[in-house]
Amino acid sequence: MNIEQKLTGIVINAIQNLYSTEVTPVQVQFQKTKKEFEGDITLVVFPFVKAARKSPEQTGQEIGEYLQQHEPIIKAFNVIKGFLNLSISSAHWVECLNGINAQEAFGTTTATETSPLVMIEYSSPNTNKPLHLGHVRNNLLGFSLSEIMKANGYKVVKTNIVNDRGIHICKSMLAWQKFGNGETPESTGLKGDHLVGKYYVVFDQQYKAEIKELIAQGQTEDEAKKNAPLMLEAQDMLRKWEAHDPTVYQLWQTMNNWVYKGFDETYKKLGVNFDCIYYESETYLLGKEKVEEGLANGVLYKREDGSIWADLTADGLDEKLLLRADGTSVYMTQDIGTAKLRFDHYPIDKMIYVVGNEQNYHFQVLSIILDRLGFKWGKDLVHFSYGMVELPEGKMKSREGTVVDADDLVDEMVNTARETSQELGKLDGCTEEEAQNITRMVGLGALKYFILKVDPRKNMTFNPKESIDFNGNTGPFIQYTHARIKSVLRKAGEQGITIPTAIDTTIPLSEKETSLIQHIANFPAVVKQAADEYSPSIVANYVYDLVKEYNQFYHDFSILKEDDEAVKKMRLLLSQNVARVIKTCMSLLGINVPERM
RNA sequence: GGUCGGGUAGCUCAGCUGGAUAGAGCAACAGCCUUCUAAGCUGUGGGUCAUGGGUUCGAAUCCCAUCCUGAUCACCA
Repeated sequence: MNIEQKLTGIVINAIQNLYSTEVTPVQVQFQKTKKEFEGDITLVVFPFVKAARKSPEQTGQEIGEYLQQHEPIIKAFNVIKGFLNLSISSAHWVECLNGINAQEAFGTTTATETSPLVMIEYSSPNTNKPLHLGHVRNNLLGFSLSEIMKANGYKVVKTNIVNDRGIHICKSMLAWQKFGNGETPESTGLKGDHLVGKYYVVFDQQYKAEIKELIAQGQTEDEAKKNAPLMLEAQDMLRKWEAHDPTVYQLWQTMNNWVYKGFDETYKKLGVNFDCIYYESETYLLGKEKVEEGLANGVLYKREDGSIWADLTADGLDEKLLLRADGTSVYMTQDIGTAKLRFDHYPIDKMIYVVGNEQNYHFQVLSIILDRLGFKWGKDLVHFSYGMVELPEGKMKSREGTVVDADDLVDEMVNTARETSQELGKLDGCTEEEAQNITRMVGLGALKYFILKVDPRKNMTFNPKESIDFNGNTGPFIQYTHARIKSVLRKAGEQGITIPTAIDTTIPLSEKETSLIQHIANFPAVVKQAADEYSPSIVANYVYDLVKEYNQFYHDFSILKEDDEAVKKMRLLLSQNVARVIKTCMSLLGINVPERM
């Protein structure tokens, strides 16, 4: 039980005894005391003023007196306007620290046999181009969210649906076939996904040239787009693929395998992974069955032309096509098929789709349809919707090649980290292997933190040249603080100091120390909130505040040079636990922290 | 036009389940390394919290209207 819960009960009693009024825990609001005022924790008195029929100051005074009489850990209080500031005894905070230290996995819960299973879909790339900055946000959010759900005691299955078929895939295949001269990743030295992406751009260029030509010949733009020979060929190729034409199918397999190899490298570089991967080519036909089942149940209806629809007007939405008149499926049908396959494989209690906010409507519809088709988690499926990443020049467009490539970005980050580290002399005395480890951690840490600290819902701008900093509210700053603490702990070890598992409650604490303990004591609530609100940024902002506070403490107080042995050990124990919380927070964000940097 | 987001310092962002004088970082300027890692710490300047109204003891936060901005409203995925 934390201090706020403990005090809430006493406040309820106080109001009951003093003013004979029942209050609910919701009315009892605590906040951390502002630094300008004396105290650790503050009760907002206003909600009780009416019942007291007294001024806020007087009410606060009376409640304060009652609390002090009935709760020994309150050593003093003061009232300013309607705020009752309570000073809590050092002994309580020391006990609190001891309690935290005793917990093996402080702040996190481990899943058990009976824990609910949540499946999280993220990444969802197309196999016609390499991953870019937008995918990076997706991957980082998906991975972090998975870690956060795990920390809250869920069983988590990370999944990826690869969009490996369709007209857009055929475009890069066709362009390669016509203009590729047999190039391969081996012959060009290009990563497979980059090679394929190159031909996706080639297709677009050639296609545009054809359109221009046809318009010059007198066709309208719409006609030209439809009649361009390349487009007709691509459509023909898609038909052949669906008919399993051996040549096309083999080309498809070859090129997709190049891409997968490239993706694997990128995922590895980003430090994300999946427990199971689904391919659209395997699921896109499966939705049909479920749709027909829905038709038989009367949940869906058939039009005269034979197409099948869902009527969502009762939910305030439109009607939605699920099967074309010729029996072929659409995007929604595929998602139904994928859902069915997944549900066959796993006992899913909760499904989270990490997909950009441009698909809000799609998921609103999917949720209703899955629910009607009998998926028990359909209604409550979570579309973890995040905003776009924009460049200073505006939006990124794959076809036009104006994207920030994921591989380039990571490489650039790591290189910058290397340069900065060298300038600061941080790598002196490191082996090359250590140096690589550190710069990789720092470069990636900077990138990941930069992206994850922003509220996922918001669009964000990313300036490749200026966005990444290593000072201030950044990943490296947090990593640095961790490394600093570890350095102190190492030195303590070298001096033969053992850090106790618990310290004496009679040790006096400074304001900064109580504040730090209060801060880390709040960590479990942050972990829970991050899951409730699906927001890694909550963890990021929390750990930043903690680190900022620790650095002030580090600056103002000596640890190893402290004369009083007991105080020294208390500070070591405190530092050790701060480091632990930092490390856990960062791991929830998918960021590693170095022992030294 | 309908629906759903977003609008807070020059820039990037916190704060939004109503609480004290709206916070950080970057950028600018001024300090702090013979003392545990200066990727740090301290200070200065910088705000009509888009606008107008409402609810309230109290509004950046809740409600209404307006403006700006993004997404979406395909027999594309």
